[in-house]
Amino acid sequence: MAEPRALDAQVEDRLAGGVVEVHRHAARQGQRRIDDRRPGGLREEEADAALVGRERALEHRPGAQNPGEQLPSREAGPERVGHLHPPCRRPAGAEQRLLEERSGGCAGSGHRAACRETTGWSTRCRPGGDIRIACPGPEQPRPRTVPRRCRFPRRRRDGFSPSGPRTRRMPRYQPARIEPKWQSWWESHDTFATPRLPTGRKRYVLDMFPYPSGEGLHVGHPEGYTATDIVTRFERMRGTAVMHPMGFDAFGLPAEEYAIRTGTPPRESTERNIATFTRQLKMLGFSYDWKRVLATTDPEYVRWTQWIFLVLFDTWFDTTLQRGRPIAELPIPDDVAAAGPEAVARYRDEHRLAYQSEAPVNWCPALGTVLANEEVIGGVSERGGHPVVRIPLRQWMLRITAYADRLERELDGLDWPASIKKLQSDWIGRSTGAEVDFFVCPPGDAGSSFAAWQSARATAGFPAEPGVDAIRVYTTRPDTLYGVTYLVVAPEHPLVERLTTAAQRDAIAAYRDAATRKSDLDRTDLAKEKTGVFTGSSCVHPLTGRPVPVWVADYVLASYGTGAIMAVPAHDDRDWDFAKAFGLPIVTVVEPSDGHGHDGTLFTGAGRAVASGPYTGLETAEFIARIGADLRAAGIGRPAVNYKLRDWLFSRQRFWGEPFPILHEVDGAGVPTGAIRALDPADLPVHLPHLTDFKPGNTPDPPLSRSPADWLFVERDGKRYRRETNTMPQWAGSCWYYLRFLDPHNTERFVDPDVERAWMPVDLYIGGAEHAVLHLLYARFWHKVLHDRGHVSSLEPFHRLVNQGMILGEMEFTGYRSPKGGWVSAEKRSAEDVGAKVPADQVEKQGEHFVLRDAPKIRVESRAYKMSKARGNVVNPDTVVTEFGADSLRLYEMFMGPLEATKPWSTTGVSGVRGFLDRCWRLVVDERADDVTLAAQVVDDPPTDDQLRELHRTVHKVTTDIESLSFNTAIARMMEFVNVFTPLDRRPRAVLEPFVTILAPFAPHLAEELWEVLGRPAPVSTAPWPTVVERWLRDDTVEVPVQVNGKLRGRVTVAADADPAALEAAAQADPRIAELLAGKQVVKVVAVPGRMVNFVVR
RNA sequence: GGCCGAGUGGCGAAACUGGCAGACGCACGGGACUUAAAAUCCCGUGGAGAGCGAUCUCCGUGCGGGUUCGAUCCCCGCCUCGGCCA
Repeated sequence: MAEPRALDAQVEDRLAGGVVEVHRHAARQGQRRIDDRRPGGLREEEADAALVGRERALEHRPGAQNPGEQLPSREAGPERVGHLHPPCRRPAGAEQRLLEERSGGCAGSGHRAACRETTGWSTRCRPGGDIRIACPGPEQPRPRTVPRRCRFPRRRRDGFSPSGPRTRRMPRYQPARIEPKWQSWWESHDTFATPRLPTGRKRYVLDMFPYPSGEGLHVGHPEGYTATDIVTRFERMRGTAVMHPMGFDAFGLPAEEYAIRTGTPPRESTERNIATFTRQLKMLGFSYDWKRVLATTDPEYVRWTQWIFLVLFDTWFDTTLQRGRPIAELPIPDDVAAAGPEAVARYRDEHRLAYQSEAPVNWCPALGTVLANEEVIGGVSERGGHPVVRIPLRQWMLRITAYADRLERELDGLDWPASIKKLQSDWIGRSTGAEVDFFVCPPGDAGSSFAAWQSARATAGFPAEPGVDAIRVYTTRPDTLYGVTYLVVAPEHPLVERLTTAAQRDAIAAYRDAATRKSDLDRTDLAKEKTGVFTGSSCVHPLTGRPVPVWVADYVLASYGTGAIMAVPAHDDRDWDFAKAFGLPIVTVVEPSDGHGHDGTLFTGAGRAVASGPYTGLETAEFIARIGADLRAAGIGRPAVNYKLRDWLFSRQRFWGEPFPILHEVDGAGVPTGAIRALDPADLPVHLPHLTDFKPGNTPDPPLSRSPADWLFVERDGKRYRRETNTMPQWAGSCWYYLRFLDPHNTERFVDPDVERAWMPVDLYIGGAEHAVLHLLYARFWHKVLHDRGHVSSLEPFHRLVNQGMILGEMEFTGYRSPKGGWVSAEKRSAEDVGAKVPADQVEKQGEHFVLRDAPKIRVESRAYKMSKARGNVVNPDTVVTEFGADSLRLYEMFMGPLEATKPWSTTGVSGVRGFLDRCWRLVVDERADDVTLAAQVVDDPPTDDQLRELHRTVHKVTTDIESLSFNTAIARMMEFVNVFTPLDRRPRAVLEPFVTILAPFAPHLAEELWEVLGRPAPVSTAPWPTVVERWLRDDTVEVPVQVNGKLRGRVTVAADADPAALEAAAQADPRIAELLAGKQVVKVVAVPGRMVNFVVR
């Protein structure tokens, strides 16, 4: 983590960093422009300008003490100016803007003014030197020199005003100076330190912590972070105790892959990335309590992650009480107890929330690694296209399914977007139906054994496991039982071997082999053609006694339900497709209730049963209830609930993750005995061993299995153990970080219970929607387990959730050219046409679409794209801060639009809010003085009523808008305020001071500086929020619209509290309205006090 | 294919969840200041039309219907775009 540095060093850094960035940025822009020429046909001059722009930018390297001074020596001759200056009105592209910034932003250091079409002249001058006016065109090649001194000082937008003999220091708004200044002030004064326990009202406001990638911060990050920062600064100013921490989700694949590529230990690169992120976050002035910062990779953090795993390991789920309990309290059935301590241990292991199982994984031999489902596409790896096979591998699983019901029900009380709740609920995917057992006939046996099975079941009841002589299916539609024409079992189903007849053996083996190469995604894809193979065997329909053929098909997943289904092709899409493909019979057993005959076609809705024995005629719902009871009575089925949610595959064959605190007992030869043992909490953390080789091997063995023996093998109580060599997935660390923030340095516990009780739950949680399902579900699950085991008081971790929208790149116009040459209209384009970016000034709107200005028949696409390196539209926060300042970046991101909306970036938009901050500055500071002094317009006059009205309305709007997270309109209101006060020659301090305080959450650095200029004691960040005086919000009179037949026909001014009768009278008194009403019959008058009057006339 | 969301000026957007459509910002145009440019400040800016003029008229919130005195907002049916899942 970065050390707080001295102010000067920070300024130096920013300067240097900025210049480097600018040069890169300009160079890249130049490059892209040139690339664009080929397909897009840019004008040659533009590319030239960009090229020269690059040269220019390169002149200013870090270390140049005074960038402005360098220019005159290299000043281009007038011819060059002319050459540079093409036909005019080049769009103010980023490179040009940057160029202006670097070169001084004004006359005096080589600024080229925008050329005017009308005159064709451009000008430039030297600081304090001659003014030259150069002509761009070849028709007037000679420059004219005006022998006069330029009296304008050099100025730069970023606020640096290099002092020199001929320039004067100007107290402009200089974010580069004031931002680091206040950041270190806050840091050294612990301005945002959070007390251990809150007093009074508390708010826990949390950002989803970032993964510290090597790319550094993205402009998407500051969006949510600024929103929470505004809320927390606002709450602090209102006297609320605020918890607002930040940390890093630092385990994960990219660091590990980087390690494999470069040989750098992941911890090193991770620490470097964290340092970068920290620097960038601090640069933006967020009011985090940095003393609470943590990374999931910190050994002390890992220790408690491992400790929570032990809690999961020590817990079983009591389905009756619907809660997790200590494993010691698990009732042991007598037969298990009788079988001895090993059987008891095994029984316990089977019931833990953390358990081991053989789960099929996507193993890619070529890459030597296990892949996630989404990394496998069409049976081959996404990267490299190598074959992937599904192999069973011993894995750690977390029994999240035990909590499925609670995870769904307890969503109710949460203040989350409905769409996210629905997503979670769909993911859990609760369905109700029934389990039914189908008796498997021994070969050659007709019916006698079925009868025996039936009567045995009738006496014994429905068993917990179906046994080897039955296939258990799960169905959501037990009412279609009479329509079953075949059964399908998953290729991995345990009974496949037994069911397969000799004749089918080869076909089945081949099919099962092929199925291991497909991912679940490929298998369940509805669009795919159904495949399958007959096993040769049949089972017996439990109600009709008729034989039902059993097929193997991969559209049935072993992991869903029971891994087998009863196929009812007449009433299920996938069964329908399958039956059609293989010519299997289709039997209709449900008809629509409205009586319309329905035969031989697919019908998946609810209706009335037909051809269903004693149940014929029943409505679907009643049928399901009845048959559930009947099946249970007969011992061949029962009503059942099923979830789409699977148990959580919790182990990874990776290096860069938390090691499991688990030991496997080994015998003398080092072979595991199957017994496992949890580490004692006192032995935590288990550190990662020092490995030089992180590469995956030829087998799915994790890298940790190649650890040195002194790490790998341990002895406890005289027995030898081998450590678990899988590691935890990245989700683990993010499951509980919000708890550790509350008490990050506690060495005794993961969080002090008093502290947890005082701060939890998180009152506001802001982050991207990409975590809508997994992270939030996993964290809720852990939290519930911790709650059940008495470690936390709250039932849910995150009370209010808000998803910030994505920030896209700048709007782009894309035109298409055919390979033969020539433009192709966007709606007619074909695959081989090439898209090229078209500059905005070559495009115009025509009706619904944009077209090329020079060829209006050619439509171009206009849209903003996701930021990506490939597209080259990534905006770097460092660049924005260097160019405009952190306050501008913050404010712009909030001003773009609603927090939750997807919105395109716009550089001119940033300069727009920068303009607002400049005006705020000038509202208070005298720009013409040599030092930063109060503007003469700021006076001690008592404010007028109108001024107070303006102030209180602004405060009120900003207050309510922050509460509703409508930052864009809050900023708009402050802009209105500034627009009102800017023209005034006398600006009462009593109005400006409250304004500066409400500006503080949005633009904290500027606000602190203005506060200081106003002579108030720092910091404004903890100044009390202004109180709104109700009477300044009320109007004495209001202007209401008057409509006639719904059309606006006039306005009348009435007392604010005028009743409908008074409104109507006032409206009728208006001459224009009276005229319109004359001779008409007024049918009805609608008068809404304070709103409007409408006369309905005939 | 399913689910969710969104379509309002040249652009980003606003509009108390039925009541003056387009606040605020960008961009653009005009003006003031300047020898000139930049910066700053002021004015204008949805479209079409009428008038010397303050003004006035008509059209306008993706498309087609509906409810209502009144619809950007509610209902029905479409179209387009985006996101997530399959």
